[in-house]
Amino acid sequence: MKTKNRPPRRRTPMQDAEATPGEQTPDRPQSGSGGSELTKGLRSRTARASGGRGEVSRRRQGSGGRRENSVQRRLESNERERQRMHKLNNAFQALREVIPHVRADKKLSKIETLTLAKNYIKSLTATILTMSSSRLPGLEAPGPAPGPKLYQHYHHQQQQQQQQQQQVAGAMLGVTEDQPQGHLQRYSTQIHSFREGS
DNA sequence: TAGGCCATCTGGTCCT
DNA sequence: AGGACCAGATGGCCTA
Repeated sequence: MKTKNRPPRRRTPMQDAEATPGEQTPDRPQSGSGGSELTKGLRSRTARASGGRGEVSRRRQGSGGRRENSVQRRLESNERERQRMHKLNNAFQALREVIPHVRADKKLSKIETLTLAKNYIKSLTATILTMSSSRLPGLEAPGPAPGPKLYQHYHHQQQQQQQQQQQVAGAMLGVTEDQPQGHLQRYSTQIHSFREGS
């Protein structure tokens, strides 16, 4: 429902520190992203528990060299984490580009991307099964084409899913899970619901 | 302005 | 031991 054409994020205090190692930026206002203001009142559970890199841990640190080493390792860890998240986001973007959806003008959120992808895969699988079964009237009869194997695999998974759904609730997905039309209908409905911003 | 989404930092845990 | 992964916390940006 949102357009995410955001400008690049400002450099965080930690990124500044990374660019100029050893240089402190104490006067920087709280401009960066969340986690960098460790000395502020409420911190994350872990930071609250340990003091993070705030005054307490600083006092606990021994020599300055050890502290610098620790800070350096943390900066390197942050950078790796950033790269990891960037790769994850690239994968999300690649996924967005192969999922057909209606809102071409607006970027799908991550949860929308995953949900649509799941249902798109389901609908494609169901379509393949429909096509292969029309060529092979006896679904149970094994054939040279991958269709029946795929069907058996798919059907087995569907049975397991149905059992789980019945155990949990089963109400939301209905009882026509095996029918391709059900998948396609649900996928189409979902696309339109996303378009309407629900 | 509230709420959704996101990027980033961070410490803990798992894995190689 | 070090890197990858994870989840919580936080603040910024955007839209309704």
